[in-house]
Amino acid sequence: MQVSSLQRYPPNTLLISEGERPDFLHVLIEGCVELFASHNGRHTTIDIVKASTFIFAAVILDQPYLKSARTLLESRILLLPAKDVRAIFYEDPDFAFAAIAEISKCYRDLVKLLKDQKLRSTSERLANWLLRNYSKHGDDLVVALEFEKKTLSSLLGTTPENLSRALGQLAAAGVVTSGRTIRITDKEALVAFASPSRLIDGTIG
Amino acid sequence: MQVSSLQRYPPNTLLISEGERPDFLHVLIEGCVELFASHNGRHTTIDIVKASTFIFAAVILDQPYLKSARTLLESRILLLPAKDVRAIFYEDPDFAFAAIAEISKCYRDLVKLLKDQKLRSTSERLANWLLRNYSKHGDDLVVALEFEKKTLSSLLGTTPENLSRALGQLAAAGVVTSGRTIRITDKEALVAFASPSRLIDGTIG
DNA sequence: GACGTCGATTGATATTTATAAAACGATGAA
DNA sequence: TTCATCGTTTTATAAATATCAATCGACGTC
Repeated sequence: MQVSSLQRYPPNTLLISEGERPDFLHVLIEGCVELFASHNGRHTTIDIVKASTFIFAAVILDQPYLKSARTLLESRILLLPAKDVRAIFYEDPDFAFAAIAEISKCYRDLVKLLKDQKLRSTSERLANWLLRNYSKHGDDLVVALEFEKKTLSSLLGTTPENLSRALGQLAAAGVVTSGRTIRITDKEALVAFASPSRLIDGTIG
Repeated sequence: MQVSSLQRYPPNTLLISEGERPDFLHVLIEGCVELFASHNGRHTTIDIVKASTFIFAAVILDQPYLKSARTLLESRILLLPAKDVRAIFYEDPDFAFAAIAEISKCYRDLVKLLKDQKLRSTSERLANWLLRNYSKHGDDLVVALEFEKKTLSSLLGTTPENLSRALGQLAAAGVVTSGRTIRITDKEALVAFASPSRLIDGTIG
């Protein structure tokens, strides 16, 4: 693809607005992007992605975006002209198969988000999110937030105030919060509280 | 596809259980199917479909179903062996393109469901659902429920009790309920209350 | 026609979640 | 350093939603 371009964006850059027609397929090479939507003065974060395509379906169908997108961190993004993506999709079976695998994965991730939202309380969503996002620092299990708590609260489908309170609740399960660093001191207890499920929290595969 | 088969199922037949491996792609020819999920004793309806494939993504990726499925009405369903679907997908570019269009559409419908869930209150979801599902009977706009209100309440992400109360609220906007027949007597008022959006309620296209 | 069943509704109450306002705390500028 | 800003937390209160129990009403059976 000759006319594709690799762009670098600072944090908090609006990349896409819902309702627009897709001109490019965005491939996030490095960084972090929030997908969100607004309606009637309300706002919600749909997903936060770190390395993947986003809003592939709108490009394939040549339909208006249903979500907006903004960078949360400085990000490098490959822009592929939507027209070319659709053309190559027709010509190259390998690309077609890769595309459908990617969209199918996105679909399944979205089913999981909807199940998470409809089947769990706020603090359960938070507990499971922590279990999906911690990393090991020596013996410690730590979640180092790369974005504002406000954004996390919107992703979890609640408010910053309630996120604070939920973190307070989880202290009873050994979750210690200080600023953007959240420490899981008793994974067993947190798992017992969260009861994660492969069919909601599992990564594909 | 020689080994495909067209089956007829009575209402309330479990077709698929979440967690199972997909053996077949299901194509709903006629009838009505509920897609739902359970977790920790809770239950939620993800979607209700009338004529389409369902759970295509699991078949393509050969991954466990994330949703269960049951018939709500007597239904005719075409069963295509999952293996064959994947094989044909590789061989036939037209099929591949149809498949990706189908999954992309499903993806977008799911984004709309998630936005509906996160950006609206229960009575707003109900109002918009009515506006998406009524049909004209002479001068009247009528929603004739084909399934239990319990199922609708689960689809809307609430309880039967709260669905009752929400229908009560909407009486102020001219919504008249009697049994499974819901009449919209003042569409303007209902639209004003619901504020539907193309980016949440729109059918594709 | 009387009875039993089951879904739907209603009323009372509890829980969860949101909102509004104030206080806190880190950060950056003057 | 001092001040202002902004995200976060806390407190208080309100609204939305869920739960529990009881009742209603349609339907089918005996």
